[in-house]
Amino acid sequence: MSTPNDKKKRTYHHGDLKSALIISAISMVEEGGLDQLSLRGVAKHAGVSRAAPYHHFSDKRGMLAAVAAAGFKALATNMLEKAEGYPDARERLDRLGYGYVDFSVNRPDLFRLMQGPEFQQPGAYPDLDAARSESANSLMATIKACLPKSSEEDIRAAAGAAWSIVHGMTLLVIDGRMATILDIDPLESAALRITTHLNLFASD
Amino acid sequence: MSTPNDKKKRTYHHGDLKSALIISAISMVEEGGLDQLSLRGVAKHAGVSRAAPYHHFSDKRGMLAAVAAAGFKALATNMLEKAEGYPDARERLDRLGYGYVDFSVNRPDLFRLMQGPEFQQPGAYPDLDAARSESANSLMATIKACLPKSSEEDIRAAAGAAWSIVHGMTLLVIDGRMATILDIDPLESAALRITTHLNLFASD
DNA sequence: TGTACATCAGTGAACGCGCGTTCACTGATGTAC
DNA sequence: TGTACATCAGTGAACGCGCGTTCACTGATGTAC
Repeated sequence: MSTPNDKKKRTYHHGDLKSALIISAISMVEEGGLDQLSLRGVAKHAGVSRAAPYHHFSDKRGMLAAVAAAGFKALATNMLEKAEGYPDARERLDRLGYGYVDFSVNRPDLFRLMQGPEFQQPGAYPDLDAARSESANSLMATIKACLPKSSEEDIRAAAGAAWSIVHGMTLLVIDGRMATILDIDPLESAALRITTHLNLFASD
Repeated sequence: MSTPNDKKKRTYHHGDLKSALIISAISMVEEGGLDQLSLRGVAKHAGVSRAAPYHHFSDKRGMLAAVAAAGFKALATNMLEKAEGYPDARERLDRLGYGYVDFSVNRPDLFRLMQGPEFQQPGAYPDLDAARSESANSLMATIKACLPKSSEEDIRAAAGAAWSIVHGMTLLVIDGRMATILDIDPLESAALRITTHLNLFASD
């Protein structure tokens, strides 16, 4: 019936081990959290020796950066999906925000990896920088559409506020603290309820 | 002049090693970041053997929880200081927010420790829970003062939004990402500029 | 089409490291009488 | 006030662990002629 080497259909050369490692890392971080994520573990999960990843990444950090980049691409995709079909700029902004929160609540440990302080300085990982910009660009463009007559400076301040409220809400939800003051089920209503309190127009 | 044991004025029994360890941990996390913080290192920094901390904390996590609690107390203090002398509720709210950001920007690694996911579930460390509530209570009371006629539910939503915008701003600043879209020097103006965009009144 | 050879992408064993934690111990302190 | 003794809060050596990383190696693949 089944022979022992049935499961070893893989050839000696994997073919696309790099992608496989990233996928393994994502599924592992989502299972065990960031602290449990080791290069050895990822290699094992991908069915490969401890040393194999070094043919594709310079070191552990390099692999994590690639994982973070994949995460940012998925985040941008989710935001655009949630915003699809909402032409009104302000409505679209709130939907993008919901997409941001929704992604992170569903993949909190991946999100935390993406926010890791070691990946914040741009320049070290160009792919990561590019992936990160995707979501930021959607946000910025939509803010601009909301404030067609505002100065560049006011637009930047509004973007900072919008980003802050969504980013903060996200972290408070995934840390379980938002739930202590607000019903977050369904998340969609809760997210939109929060962004309702964002006033894009500076008032003072 | 100086004898070698001049530096060893300490008696065999330390007197208040628990506090000394917390203080050491805080200064170490602020120097080297959370990843570099080890129980052994803290003990060494406090001039005590590796095993000594176990007479005061159940394990490493227990010590970190005590550090986080100390951090939350300092956070609440800083918020109240910054808000002192601002009787107007809304103004006071914005000042509390500035106090929150200011604390975290000055002690980013301590703040990150305080936000650690392993300390989010209440119950495990009562002292930590209590310390954490201090700042939350200031915020909540001030929000209530801003919205004397609103329903409990609206107040909660407004609090969620206020907390979100301040928390998000904080993390974006300490991760260096806010600076990419906004001038954050001086921090006070930047913080107040952001909270200007918080609309406490639900609008729709 | 066949062969020699360079290169690529794996393997598996080993290295050294820092860490949390335990354990038997010992010096210092507090207390009962 | 003095003494015996329990308890407290240190010490230092050791344990085991998982980790990132390196290294010489080898099987598979691609290419020049």
